[in-house]
Amino acid sequence: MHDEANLSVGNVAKRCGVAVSALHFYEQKGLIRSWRNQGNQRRYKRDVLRRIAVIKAAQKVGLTLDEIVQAFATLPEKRTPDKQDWANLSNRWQKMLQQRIRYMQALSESLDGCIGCGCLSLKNCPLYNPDDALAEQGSGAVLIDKAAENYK
Amino acid sequence: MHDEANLSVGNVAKRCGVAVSALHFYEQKGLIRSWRNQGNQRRYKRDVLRRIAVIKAAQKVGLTLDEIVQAFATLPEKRTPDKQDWANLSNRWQKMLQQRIRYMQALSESLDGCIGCGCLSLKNCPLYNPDDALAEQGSGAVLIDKAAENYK
DNA sequence: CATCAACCAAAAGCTTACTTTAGGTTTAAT
DNA sequence: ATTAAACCTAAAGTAAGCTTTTGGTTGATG
Repeated sequence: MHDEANLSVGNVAKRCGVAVSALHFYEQKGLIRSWRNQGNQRRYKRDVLRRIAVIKAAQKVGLTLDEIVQAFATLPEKRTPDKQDWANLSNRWQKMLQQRIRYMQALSESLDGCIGCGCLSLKNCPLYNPDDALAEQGSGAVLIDKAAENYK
Repeated sequence: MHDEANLSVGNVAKRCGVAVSALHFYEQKGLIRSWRNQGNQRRYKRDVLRRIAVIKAAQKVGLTLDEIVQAFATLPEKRTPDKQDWANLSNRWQKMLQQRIRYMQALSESLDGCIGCGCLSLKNCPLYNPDDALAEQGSGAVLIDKAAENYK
């Protein structure tokens, strides 16, 4: 019954460590697909496992389900996504991920340099508006520099 | 009226770029404090500005309000937190932050190396259970190594 | 001193990402 | 053939983090 291209919802849930209800939910959202057997029960292809793994990884780095839906929209509809399809998606996410990492690093440094500082010029303080500080330059050093300015 | 130690809620909201309703909410949650004037309106000390900046920065790196409440619980109650108090809090957060950065980097590398791979051994795939993979070692290289194993 | 902006409290509403509940059907095992 | 586990749908519930609404009070300004 449970051959490799014919997974039941409970089976997928167990393999992926998610609840059956979550799979129903993902399907509603268009993140995964299934077909139905004679008795109206969901059946999945094996590639659903990778999709779910990717969903969970993406969530972990802060993407919303809607953003993931949009990313998945770039995958082919008619065939099972292959290595290259996934790699393309990965590449697009890499950039965002690298930005986020830089952002966190900048924030981390800024936190360290500024959290206890006496600067009262809120408009310039990177802690008070880290987005502005990061918007253009995108590097941690900038924040530190801006913070330094406040001590002038 | 709006002297430096006597800020109104609207004033604080404008300076911090948050809604008045958010300030009410933060107060309810115990994140900030105020006293009331004759007419029952909130008044804030200037240090509320830093508190709010810290709240927003912390949220940005993924802390929940409850976690922030807990961190704030380490600040002195009876006096306005000084440089050292904030620095202590910052130090505690630095570690978490560095961990998160490492985690994101690992995930980023793992995503790149694994997302399009053909590995079907889900139990070992770092994409499928990045927590396990990161749990002990905490370094990006580990994930990559684990991913490599799957290609064996 | 009138008026309008700012403020107040309490409760309901919203979004995200699910879970739980309720009542009924299918499947697998004995 | 029976029965328990697994499955189905639809709707309601949950938690976080706020916003909006309602209806009334206070405060700054001309």
